[in-house]
Amino acid sequence: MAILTKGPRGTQDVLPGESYKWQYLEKKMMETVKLYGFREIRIPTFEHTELFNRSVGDTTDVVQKEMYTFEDKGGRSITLRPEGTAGTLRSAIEHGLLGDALPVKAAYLLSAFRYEKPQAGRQREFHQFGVEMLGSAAASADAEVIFMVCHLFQELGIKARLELNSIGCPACRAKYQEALRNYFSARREDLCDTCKDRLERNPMRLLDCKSPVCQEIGQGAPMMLDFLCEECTAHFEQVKARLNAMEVSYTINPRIVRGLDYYTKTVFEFVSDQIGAQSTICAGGRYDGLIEQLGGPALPGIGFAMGLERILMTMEACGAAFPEERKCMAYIGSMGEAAGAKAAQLTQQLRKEGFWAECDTMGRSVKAQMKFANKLGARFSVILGDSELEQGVAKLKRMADGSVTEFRLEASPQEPGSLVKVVYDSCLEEVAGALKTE
RNA sequence: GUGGGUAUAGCUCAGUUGGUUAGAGCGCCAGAUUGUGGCUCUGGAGGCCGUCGGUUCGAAUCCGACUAUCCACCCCA
Repeated sequence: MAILTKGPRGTQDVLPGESYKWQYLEKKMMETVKLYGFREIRIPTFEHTELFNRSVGDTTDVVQKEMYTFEDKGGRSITLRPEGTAGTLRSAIEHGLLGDALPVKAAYLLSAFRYEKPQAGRQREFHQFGVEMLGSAAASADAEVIFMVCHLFQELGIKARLELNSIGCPACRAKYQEALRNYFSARREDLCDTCKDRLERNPMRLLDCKSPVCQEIGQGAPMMLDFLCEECTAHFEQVKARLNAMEVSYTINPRIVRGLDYYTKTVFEFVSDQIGAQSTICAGGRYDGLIEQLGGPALPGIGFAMGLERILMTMEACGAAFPEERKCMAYIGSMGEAAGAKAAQLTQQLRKEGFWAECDTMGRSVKAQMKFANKLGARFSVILGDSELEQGVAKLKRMADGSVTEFRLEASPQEPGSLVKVVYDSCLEEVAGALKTE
């Protein structure tokens, strides 16, 4: 029973009373990145499982235990996307976008799926906004992408701190991982169980461990930044210099280790301290080997993703303003069948002009219709009855002050004295009134 | 996957040491002279007290399991 009336665990409904916030957010995001040349890409909800194994990484938690994977009726292994980068790159490669002038800039707004235990800021179906900038290896690309996030957050009224790190290229990272293994092996027995395991597979994750013992041991661990090769060091310095030049404030956090395998060099997180434990609201970085690894040309790339649910939570916590929803323009009430038909016709005239108009579809009394009009926040109302039909004239009432203006029922919308014209004039009056007191 | 909290009306919550027909506020519906909203007043609808089992003469109340939900770990956006 309850299975019919309750959504699956970790899913969320956005109800009619809330959706305007999402619409505002999504619009703002796409509009802002458009100023930087990013255009929307739309990709499938599911992909071949292998795509995520190869890009996100076989050893990651996301691939190992969080993916919604199933076999379709054709025997293919299919996975609901756990993130947006893999599908976006696959699409860019498949359709030869990388043969065009570089860089390729794509932005997406999508839902993603991860089988995790839900908590604040974490659900099984969640929504991401992200961008991918493909083809540039220059530090200026890193800086542009990061700056764009700052720009967007400013637009949205969000405060978050930026944390930055470099995890090097495969060459210098290998040396670093070796050094880490040596360091932690000395105290192997004191590490927590998961970290003992990590020691072999992905020693960098030990730095991320929250267990007090591991953290304490990690205090003296070698730092990636000390192992960066010449090229990676230079790149990181340039990124920082660019950010400084653009007056972006950030802190270097040598402990940022992304959980997805494809990252190289620059990695960053935007963190909010107002929304609980799941505090990363935007994360991204460079992935220079990934396109080639997926069968494309040897081109570098950089991108980020942000969780819409977390962004919304942060906005609410920051007291960010959402534009008010547009209210109903006019309610055309009626009593009796003939008047009801006329009301529907007038309502339709207003709608064709682009106004939200309503008439009775519930068979309510006039009083109840007025109450409903009030609830809708209708700016104007009309009541049609037999006498209005006989005289061919009705009154448009401005709900705010009760003032009325007559209009002719049979006038065509373009004619002076028609409902449409009278509504237009009344709006103009209001605007003029609001302006002249200044 | 691990831990802790919670589960009563559409929403937010009361509910005395177990004791008859389970309450409030908001919301919804209908009235307060005949065809006009907001404020006020009156009335009404709406609950298998998360599910199953146990203790008891008697359970919303005590116990257990399950489920859901929230928070945290983990992981990540």
